[in-house]
Amino acid sequence: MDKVYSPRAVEEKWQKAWMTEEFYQAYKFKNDGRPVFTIDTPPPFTSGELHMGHAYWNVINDTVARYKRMTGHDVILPQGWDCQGLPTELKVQYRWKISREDRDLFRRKCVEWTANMIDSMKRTMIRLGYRPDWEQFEYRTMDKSYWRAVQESLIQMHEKGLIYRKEFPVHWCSKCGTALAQAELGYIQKKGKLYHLRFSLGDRDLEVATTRPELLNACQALAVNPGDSRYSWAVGKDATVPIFGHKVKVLSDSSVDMEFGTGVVMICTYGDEQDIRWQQIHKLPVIRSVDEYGRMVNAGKYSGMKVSDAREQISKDLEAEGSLISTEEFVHNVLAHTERADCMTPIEFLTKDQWFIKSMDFKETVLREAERMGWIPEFVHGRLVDWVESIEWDWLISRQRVFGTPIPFWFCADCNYIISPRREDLPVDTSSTPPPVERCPKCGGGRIAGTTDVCDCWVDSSITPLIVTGYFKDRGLFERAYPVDLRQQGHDIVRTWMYYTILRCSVLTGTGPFKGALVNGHILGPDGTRMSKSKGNVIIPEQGINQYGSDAIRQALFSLTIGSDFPFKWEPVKYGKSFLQKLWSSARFAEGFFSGRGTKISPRAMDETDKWIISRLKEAICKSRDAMEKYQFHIAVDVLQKFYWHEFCDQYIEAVKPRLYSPRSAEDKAVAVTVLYTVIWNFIRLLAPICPHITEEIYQKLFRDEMGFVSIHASPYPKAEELPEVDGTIGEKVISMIALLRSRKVESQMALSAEVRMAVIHGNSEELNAYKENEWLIRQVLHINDLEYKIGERDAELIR
RNA sequence: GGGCCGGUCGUCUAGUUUGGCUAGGAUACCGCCCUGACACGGCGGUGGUCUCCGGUUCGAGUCCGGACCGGCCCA
Repeated sequence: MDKVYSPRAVEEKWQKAWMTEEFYQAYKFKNDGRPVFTIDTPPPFTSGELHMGHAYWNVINDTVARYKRMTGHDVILPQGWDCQGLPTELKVQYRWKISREDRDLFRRKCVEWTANMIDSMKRTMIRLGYRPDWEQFEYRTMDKSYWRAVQESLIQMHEKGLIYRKEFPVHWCSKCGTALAQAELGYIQKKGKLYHLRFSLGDRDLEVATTRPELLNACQALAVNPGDSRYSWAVGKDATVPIFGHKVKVLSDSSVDMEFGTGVVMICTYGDEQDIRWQQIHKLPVIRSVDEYGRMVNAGKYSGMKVSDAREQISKDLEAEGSLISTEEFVHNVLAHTERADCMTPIEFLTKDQWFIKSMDFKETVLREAERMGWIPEFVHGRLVDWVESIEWDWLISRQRVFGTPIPFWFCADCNYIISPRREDLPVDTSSTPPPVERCPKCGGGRIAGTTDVCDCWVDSSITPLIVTGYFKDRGLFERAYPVDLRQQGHDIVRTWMYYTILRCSVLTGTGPFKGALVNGHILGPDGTRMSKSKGNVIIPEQGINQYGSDAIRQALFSLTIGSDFPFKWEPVKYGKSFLQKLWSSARFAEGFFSGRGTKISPRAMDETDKWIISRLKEAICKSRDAMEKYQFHIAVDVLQKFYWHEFCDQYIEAVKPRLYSPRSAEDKAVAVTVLYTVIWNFIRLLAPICPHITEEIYQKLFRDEMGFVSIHASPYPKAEELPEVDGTIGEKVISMIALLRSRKVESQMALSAEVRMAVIHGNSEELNAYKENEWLIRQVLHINDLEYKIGERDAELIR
């Protein structure tokens, strides 16, 4: 073995080997009757760059899977790719200047681009030591087979009466030209103006504050709070809308905020979600004022202008007319297209035909299934509950885009009746495929239309537990593997991936998809803020893999508590690297003595320090197992590092040297070697799920011949019961006295190997007995010629 | 405005569920040591009273109440 451990060469060697048929046996899901353990792993969006956050997910999944395999499970570790979505379309549009109108060509380019992105991301995943069952469980949401599954799932939902098409005010992004789901929206702070307008009620005027005067044409009412005495006189009267001149009623509504602006609000169809509620409650007419491209319509001379220009112009005209009382600068929160896109465009409400899944009916179902799951950390459950309770509309699943799974239905243009494709025709694109019927089965009409709409990306990804358990193709497997044991994901997508998956899988199968969820935090940039390209604080794993090795990165990623965010720092990675070197050096030291070894040690032949290290090893095994079962990786890493470095290397190896270099007896040396062998053999298996490469290397070099497993990852995780019953208390006293004497030597500026004429050690009678029985060892380790004992407080002094 | 999470040596962090030995580590820093696995090492040291205030208790980082600060989610 080389003196210095070089992760790069070793890691690459094993990564390659693990992909071969021989080693695949250790990673393959065999469906051979052992208990199945299934992990629903997050399919990353195929942006092409695998950052440290992705690496974190991969490492968690990989470590859980390796641990579960070593504890006797038949593990399904899938890895998917979330391919379809706006960012890719925007890239393709920009890079190749291809119009979305040419749908086939556009789609082909998206697929081509995405395939390249996957290659590059997969390479990094493999370099992290991640080893999912690529052969059986890799999926890409853009593949025809995946489309078939998504479409099948939608047809099944339709058969349960859960899909409908309806004209509805939808959140619309005018820049991206598509409707959006609630989950794709967020609030951004925007500077704007608050315009105070004068509405005439004949003899008196009302002052109304609004941020959107350009919507005046769609103004359908004014409203005041019933408790607002300032305006009780106005309720029920007609007001004249400035510029446009139409008359609207002054309504009374308790949800009007008396504190905001003047306390009078103008209701337009539609400025915001509150307008939609008011429109429905007060049954107001609907006037459309903005089109798909963000331009004004039904607005007289303003028609055709961009919204922002119209706002400018109308405010000038209001001023000229004398209806503008004042304007004030104003910072407000604007609903915008914030998720999964850099778009940030404020959204408008448009009335359009859209496809929906009836999700409002299943709030109770989702809450019930979420209740039955185990959540790590607990509080994430509460976050899902809050989200479910706050949902107000059904799930809008259609997108007016190209790179997505086609909505697999036709509809009757006369009565909106929905027509499903034949199963054997899946996947279908109803915009180019003729319908299976000529006339509407409901109204008999002959106008059957397909759609160019595609599915929201969450429609794709919300069936991953069904995909990986074979719901669509292998019912036998499905019965055994569903619900999946563990869903691992980030806390930012609880309201999307988690919610939609529980909803869809529960409705389709009648049972919630997860036994447990492990919800992790974010890996932040070193500055503690979210990684983003524009801030230049993105950390990619490749930066450190060559220098420190992925085993070091893996240790560092596990130093955080699951669920909390974590600014990425290189220091813990460096520490991880040092630990690898320590492990390497100790194995190299031990290797020299490993001839004619045996694995069975008898407690009777053991030295007291042997018993001590074996008892410490047993405790490390118990703690590590316990931590791994609870997914407390940071505890497992901590326990293992401390045991190996500070107990085994610092104490035991130092104390065992005389027994190896100048043994009292051949038998005692053999026992010492066996203990070294046992500790290292057990320890590398404890560490294997976390640091798969170095442990494999040491296994293959030192243990493979005797143990016979093809890989350390095919060996069983250690059990404390397999080691002899020992009492380490005397050994602990001896070890701690040796440590004390060593520090006394350092204090007197003596080299550890320097000869000491005499040492006097103090202790109670029990301690002194322990020291006396092990006098040979103490003297040899510290090169002390003579030892004297004194009753007293535990202490030691050197006499030169 | 509502909800959640958190605030422990310069920095990161364990301990808080089930109050109790001198608050444990790591890193950085300083000093000594190249000792026959390892200088990517060994030994030792400086450094915190646990955000603040009040309460319960023989005893609180740990429980209760309040305030302040930070982060996230939602409106």
